[in-house]
Amino acid sequence: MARATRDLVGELVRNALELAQADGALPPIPPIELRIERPKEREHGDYSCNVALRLASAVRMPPMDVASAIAQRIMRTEPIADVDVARPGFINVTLDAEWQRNLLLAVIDAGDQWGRVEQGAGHRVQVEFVSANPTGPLQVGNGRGAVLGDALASVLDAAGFDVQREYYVNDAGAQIRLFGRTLFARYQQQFGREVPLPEGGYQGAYMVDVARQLKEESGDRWLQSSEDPPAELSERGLQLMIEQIHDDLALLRVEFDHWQRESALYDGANGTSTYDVAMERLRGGSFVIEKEGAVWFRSEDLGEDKDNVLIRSSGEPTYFASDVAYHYDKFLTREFDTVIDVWGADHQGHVARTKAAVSAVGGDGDALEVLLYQLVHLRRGDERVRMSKRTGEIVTLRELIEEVGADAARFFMLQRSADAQMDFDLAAAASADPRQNPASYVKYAHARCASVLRNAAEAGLAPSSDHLDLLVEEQESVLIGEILRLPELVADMAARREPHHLTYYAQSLAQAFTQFYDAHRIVVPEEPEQSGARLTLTQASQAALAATLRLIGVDSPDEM
RNA sequence: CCCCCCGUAGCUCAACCGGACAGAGCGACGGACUUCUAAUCCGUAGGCUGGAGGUUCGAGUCCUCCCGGGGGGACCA
Repeated sequence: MARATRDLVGELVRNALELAQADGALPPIPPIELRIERPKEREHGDYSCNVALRLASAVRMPPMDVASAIAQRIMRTEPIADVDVARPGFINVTLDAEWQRNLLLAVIDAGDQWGRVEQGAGHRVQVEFVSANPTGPLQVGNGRGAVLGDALASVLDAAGFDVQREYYVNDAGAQIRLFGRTLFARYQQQFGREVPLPEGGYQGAYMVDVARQLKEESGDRWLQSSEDPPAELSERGLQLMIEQIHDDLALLRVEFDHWQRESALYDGANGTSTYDVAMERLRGGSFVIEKEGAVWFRSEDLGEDKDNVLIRSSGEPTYFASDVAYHYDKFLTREFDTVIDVWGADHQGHVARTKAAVSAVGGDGDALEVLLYQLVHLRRGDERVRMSKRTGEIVTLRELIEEVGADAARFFMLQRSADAQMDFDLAAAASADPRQNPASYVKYAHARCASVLRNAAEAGLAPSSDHLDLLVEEQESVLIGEILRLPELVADMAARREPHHLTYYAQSLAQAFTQFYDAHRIVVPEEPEQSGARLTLTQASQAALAATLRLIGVDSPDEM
């Protein structure tokens, strides 16, 4: 669908507003942004507009009069059947029921692609998410970023944006050297040597597993190495960690278009690497100052609280410096129109300086958006689950997925807005009972659609669009309304970067179908015309459910 | 001391960049199965939206202050 119904309504209201000014019913006024909303109460129509209330003081007229002047001039054509003016000054629009019913065929045509809009056409967006250090397995918290970023990317894609999903691999710097040295120690231990872990080394048992795997792959080839760590061993260990991260994410059904290595920013002859070019940009723009033996980014000049170190007095670049180079690469080299970085809330302090850096290297700081998500706490029923390795409780993302499954993990992770802390209830998520687990409830509704359609086929009944006018029951029109509002929901979620609405929509859509199913019999051989219409509605429901579940990243089973 | 997020029903959370009567799920209580999946549905109870001011025709939403919870404020990432 190229245009959401709401946009069609908005255009007709705008035309009416302009007409009212043209014929003198309203005084000339500067252009105003029209917002068409969906009223909570059904008796207020399908859409409402508050433009009259917002204009009233500017045009010095009572809001009800303004509303009437506009409402009278709204053309009663295609999507609009009726227009009312209500109490304070709302303009309420009722859609043409037949027009809505006919849209069900477009829904069925679209299938699980229903809901697509074109608002983002021609706009290139990168969503970078997870990007956890490859020095250890993904934790539960990374799962939230993974689900959030992936669902946001799906929503943006559905809204017509050209989206790239990216994982930034921090494979350079001090923590990687420490990773290599830890691994080397574990590797030597595999051969019975008593080698201590380096100071502050990675304690996790996974390092032992990686060391064992290296021994199995390559035997003792690095045992006599004089390097600490041997470069090959370090790189191979890193590869294995990245593969593990990749596999964990695949379990969650998260796939990236591009894995960007931090080390690649330093590739190239002297002065030609991305890093060198970006730093040269900063210097050229006088954004750099040397003091106390280090090189600093003059963030203070850009409104920051303090300057930030780019190059330590040791000569080694900071994480921030490679981040500057990385964002230079995103905006100036790869030329994304918008970049959305999904970060944990503990990185909140980096937002302002990174935006400042984007501007400083010649990009638009506002084109970098950072989506911060708050912490995840686990609980199992009423019991808090401590995420500590010592207690042997669940810690890693993989353990979480193994306990509750990818569907529940994704649905639950997406159920809260990013800026709210989350209590993740393992007991509820692990339950297959739809009363505990909304993901099951929605999947069940989809399976039920499939089941009804199977039964109909056996009974010799098929969906038909010949008598859609028979869809007049309350539950039927509510369900139609739910199905048809997905495109504008996609548009809103994309614009606001808020994919969590998907889970609420999914539940309300599933509920609308289930209520319809409960109240009316769909397959009635004695009533082929009505059955045909209801089967069409069932088919459209199935398509809308599948489309929604696809965006959330949850399976749409045909039976349960 | 400064910055960011949160505070909404017993619990976990929504509320469409200020809108009409603050909504779901779970939990509690009470109903509905000779018919397409009862893995369901219907009903009841439950709220001064942490507090106090302010802006507005209108505030859970915006502003100020306070209280409470969480997260930041390194030549760590």
